[in-house]
Amino acid sequence: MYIWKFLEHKGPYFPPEYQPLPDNVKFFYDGKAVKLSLAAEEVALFFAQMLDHEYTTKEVFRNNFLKDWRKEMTLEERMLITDLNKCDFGELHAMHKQKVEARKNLSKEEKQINKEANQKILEEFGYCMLDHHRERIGNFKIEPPGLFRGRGDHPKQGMLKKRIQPEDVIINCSRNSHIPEPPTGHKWKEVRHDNTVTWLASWTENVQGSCKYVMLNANSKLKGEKDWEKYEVARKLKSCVDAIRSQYQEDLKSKQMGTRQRAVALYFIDKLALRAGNEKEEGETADTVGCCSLRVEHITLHDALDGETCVVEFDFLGKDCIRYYNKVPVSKRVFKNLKLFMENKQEGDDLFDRLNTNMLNKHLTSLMPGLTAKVFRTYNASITLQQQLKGLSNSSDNVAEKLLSYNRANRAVAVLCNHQRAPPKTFEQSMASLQAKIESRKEQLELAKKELKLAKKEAKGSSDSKLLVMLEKKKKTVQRCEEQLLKMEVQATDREENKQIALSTSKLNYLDPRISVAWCKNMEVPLDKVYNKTLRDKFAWAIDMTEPDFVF
DNA sequence: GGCGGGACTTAGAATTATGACG
DNA sequence: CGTCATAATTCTAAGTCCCGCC
Repeated sequence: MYIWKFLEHKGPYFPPEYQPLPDNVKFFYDGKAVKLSLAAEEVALFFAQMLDHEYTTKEVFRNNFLKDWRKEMTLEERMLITDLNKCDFGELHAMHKQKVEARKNLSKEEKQINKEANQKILEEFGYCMLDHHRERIGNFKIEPPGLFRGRGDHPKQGMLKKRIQPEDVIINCSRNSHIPEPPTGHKWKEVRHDNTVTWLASWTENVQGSCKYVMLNANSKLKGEKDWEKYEVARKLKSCVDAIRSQYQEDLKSKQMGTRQRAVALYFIDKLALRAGNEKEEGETADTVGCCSLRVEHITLHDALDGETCVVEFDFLGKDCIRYYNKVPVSKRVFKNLKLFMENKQEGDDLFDRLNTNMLNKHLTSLMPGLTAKVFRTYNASITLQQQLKGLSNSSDNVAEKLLSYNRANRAVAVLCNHQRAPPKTFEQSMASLQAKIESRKEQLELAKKELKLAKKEAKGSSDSKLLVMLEKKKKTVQRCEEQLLKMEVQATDREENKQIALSTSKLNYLDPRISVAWCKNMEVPLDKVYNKTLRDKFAWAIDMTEPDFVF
């Protein structure tokens, strides 16, 4: 736990007040123009702004929205507006699109003015003093009101996320600091001085009833130290992972059903990098699971499949409703246990009915201080990167090839952790255009080669300096063409392999930065080819301390 | 143990900035 | 120099884990 001595800040930044619609923009109900009250109008605009989004076609979203919208209406409005299908938000939607367009078309000067205004806000609200250090705050802006966008089949999608007032906000700072002023005419909910926590402000969000926090940026000393600790714990696991693996292999044979379930779960967490899988409140969130919350319908057991025996087929939605699909051959012992766990159960029943994340983590902490389920993800991700980099990269490669190797190593981790993304909307198109470029470059290369041949012929036996210079020039052209072609082909491969895979999450959260920093040093690849500005800031601690011989 | 909630990390999507190219 | 694709950054939802209470 981090105990601070001094914390001072300006409080969170509030979003602008709602600006009422101009008189010429009208909302229609059942074909008739209706002037809405301010509160109802604001919420109507939230919906209108989202009309191009698939959300607004979903039954659950529409129902939740209408229900919450009606709560904001006057009695009169509520009497009238009962059917969302009779609502015409067309003019509101058009106005919104127009505004977006207008902002895009702002002149350079106007954009610059906006930028400077934002800079000023950042300067005033975006920093705090923590124990003599001026630190960037991560999210100093209060989340603006809007419609809740839950992921997947979220039962609360479309509900109104209410505007946060200063009266909802708890401020945390030093007793002897300059206490932040609430916006004029307002009061804070509370000002407290709790130096055992790291948040500067908090409020309760109305859709799920959970807390939201204003916290420091990832580049702060406090966050950096915590990050370093996280990787040190993962490195410690490296030294005892063999013993832990032997232990759970033994536990697969235990007389205790609970112990065997724990062993199988641990095997999944270790081998497949599954998340712990806490229990969730039914009906409050989308139906997603992790290891401990797997249900019998999420796995299928195959005695034999595709020439392999004892295959477990996983198919479930994990965090953020990302599908996990995998067919994994397992040992006979694991397989037999799974069969047993599935016996006499039906759809909806827990696979591990004698296990939860708390018990699992209690057990893990007893094996190694600080060890929890998620440490396995960090450990396996980092060790995989290190092994892959070792196997894939050659110091004789050029930078483009080295980077392809790095990305492939990174990709192996992303696949392990199941970090996916929606394929970019323009993917096919951009792939085709890159391919076209490659083709044209190939033609260019052929041409250059022909010319080189010709020049060679001409220069043969001749000592005419002009011809020799020409020859050299042609050689250079061919070489340059070849390099560019290779670079493009490498890029095409990289992009194709990356279609549905997100590298950023593992880079940001799972891969010990010292592995990457050391690799860059050893391979003589500039660090900024691998880490952008944000990452270099976040991992400043690693960049400072890492020697080329670092081993995770 | 079980649960409810607080504090923190991890996650993909959305938005904005950048820079390559015609 | 404007356009457009890509990269970087922001946003905030959705996890993990632990603690206090019973």
